[in-house]
Amino acid sequence: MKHLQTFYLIEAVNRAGSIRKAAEDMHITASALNRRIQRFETEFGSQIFERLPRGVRLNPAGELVIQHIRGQVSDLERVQNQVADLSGERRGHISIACSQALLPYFLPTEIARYREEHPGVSFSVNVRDRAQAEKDLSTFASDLALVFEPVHLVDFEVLSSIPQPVTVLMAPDHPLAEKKEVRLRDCLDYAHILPSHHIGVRHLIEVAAHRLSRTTAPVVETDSFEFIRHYVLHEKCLGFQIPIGLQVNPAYPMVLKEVSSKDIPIGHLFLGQLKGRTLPVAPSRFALRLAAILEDSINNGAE
Amino acid sequence: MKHLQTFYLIEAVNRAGSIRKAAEDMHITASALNRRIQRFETEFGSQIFERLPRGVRLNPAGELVIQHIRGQVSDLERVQNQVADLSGERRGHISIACSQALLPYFLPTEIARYREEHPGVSFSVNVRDRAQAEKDLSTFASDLALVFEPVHLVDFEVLSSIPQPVTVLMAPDHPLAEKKEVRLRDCLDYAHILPSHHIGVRHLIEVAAHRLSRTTAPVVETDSFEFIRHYVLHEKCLGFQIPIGLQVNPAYPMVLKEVSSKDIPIGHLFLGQLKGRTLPVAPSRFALRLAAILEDSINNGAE
DNA sequence: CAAAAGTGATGCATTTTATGCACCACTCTA
DNA sequence: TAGAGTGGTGCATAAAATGCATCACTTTTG
Repeated sequence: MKHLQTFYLIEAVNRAGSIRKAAEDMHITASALNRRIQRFETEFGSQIFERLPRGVRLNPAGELVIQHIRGQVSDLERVQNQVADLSGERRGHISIACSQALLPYFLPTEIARYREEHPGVSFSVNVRDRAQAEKDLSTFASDLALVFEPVHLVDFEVLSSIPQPVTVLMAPDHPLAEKKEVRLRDCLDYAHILPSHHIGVRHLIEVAAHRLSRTTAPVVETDSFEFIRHYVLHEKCLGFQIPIGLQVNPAYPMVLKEVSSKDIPIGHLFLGQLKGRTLPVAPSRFALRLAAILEDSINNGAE
Repeated sequence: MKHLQTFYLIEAVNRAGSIRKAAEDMHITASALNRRIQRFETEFGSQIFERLPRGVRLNPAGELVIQHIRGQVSDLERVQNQVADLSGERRGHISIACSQALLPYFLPTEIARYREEHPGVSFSVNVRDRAQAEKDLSTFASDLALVFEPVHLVDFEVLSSIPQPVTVLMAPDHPLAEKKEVRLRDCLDYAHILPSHHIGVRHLIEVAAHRLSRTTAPVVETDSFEFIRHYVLHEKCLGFQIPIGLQVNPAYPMVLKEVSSKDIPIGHLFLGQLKGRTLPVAPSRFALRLAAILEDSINNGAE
């Protein structure tokens, strides 16, 4: 949209860190860009960039302005989608920041199913940890976030949540595979592979281990859930994940067991959006649908 | 702000109902205005006005757009106030839609007190019934609303509420003035003056009277609380209001008594804003303060 | 210490964009 | 049927944005 041009330019300057670089990016001359910034600042009534020897940087006022810009752009898109929605076919784009656990089964299934009904809707799926996910929401880079146990953050508005007990996975011939109830202390006695520290499951395990006065000693530490799922089939060791990312594939038999909730409190997976934001039509409908599906999965025990 | 010019023009066209009239209002030619509208519609991807023989009118898409416009304008003002707030003195404007009951004592007192601390903040105070108040909020004509017992409306977000029992007022020599507990049936036996039907207090009284299989028979019906307050001093009759608008003035002695809550359920006064809206700094702070004052008044039993 | 390579700012000619005027086609109203 | 509305459009003109060349300044580099 044309009238937002100045705003796009301000964003470009912010990204580039210098007026000249931004001018190049946006295919105009530095002089024109410089003057637009100055004109805006005059009109707005306050500087929004501080001029440094090596370029420019947003000042606090500028931070507020850029936040406003992002909201404005996103809201205009929302209106456009809503208008498109008036005239029949649903169109739009849905951007999701999510935990790895959703990648193998849950999101592919649900997105495909949604797109069958609404082929005009496209998706972005980005893997983010809980802090990054919140940042994505607040910069309007994502419409929805689907993350495990966020330390409840200020700008995150929970739309739905489902319990996800930490689950241990192992090869069928692992000694623990026969046990009825799996306790954390047993797990720690065996070789185990753990996700990196910034991942929610790891955090829960560490806290629980500490309470038992035990320490973890992972044979492998990785930030890839996919790696964990495959590794337990090679070396006789235990992996930890949440159920929504797990499904037994007959070709690669694997045993899944929830770790007793006496040891590790049941974690939750959260579907959320930026607090206070009015989502465009498509993301809003998709979110409602996801919430319904998640809540069903609690009752039906399936996922 | 310059980049919003097209939006202001769209609003003007909507107000005027015709491009030519709006052009006159905005001091440009109809041709220029017409082209701006067309350009916007092209860029936006959809018509926003339907062309009628006698002018133009917003279509559904246009309604959405104008809602967006109002939000954007208001949000930009919010940002500007926030920036002004960064540099020290609080400035800004607070627009309040309120019930009549707040006019004589509560709002004058609180606004004056607030302005003592923040002389840069100006106010608009508009008398509105609960439906009008909600409309004011949703068109961004008011930042805050302070109304009695709204039928809970969709766009109204309650920030605070306090109980306000329906109170009967009378001259000191009225027979009921000596009674310990005032019942509704007693009130209806005497001459009484009532607010108009669209006023919350009247609604509560009517419902309660109907439950007693009684009917009201006001000697005077008025939409002015001020009139009621003065009238009971002239003719021996009963008036009904809520406590926040009442205060005994020694010069005009008057007796106030709550109607038994066995007869009329205790109503509530609500402080609210448009749901989902981020208020500018000044209204937001003032709202917090009002909420605190209202809640104090519950505990201290004052006003 | 000086040269080089950055940076943002500015005056001036040029291009692009928006506006105003005159007029058309059309629809209701008197 | 004439008149007074309406929105839409071609064309000349006015206004605004842009590009170019250049300045003043700071940091980096040799």
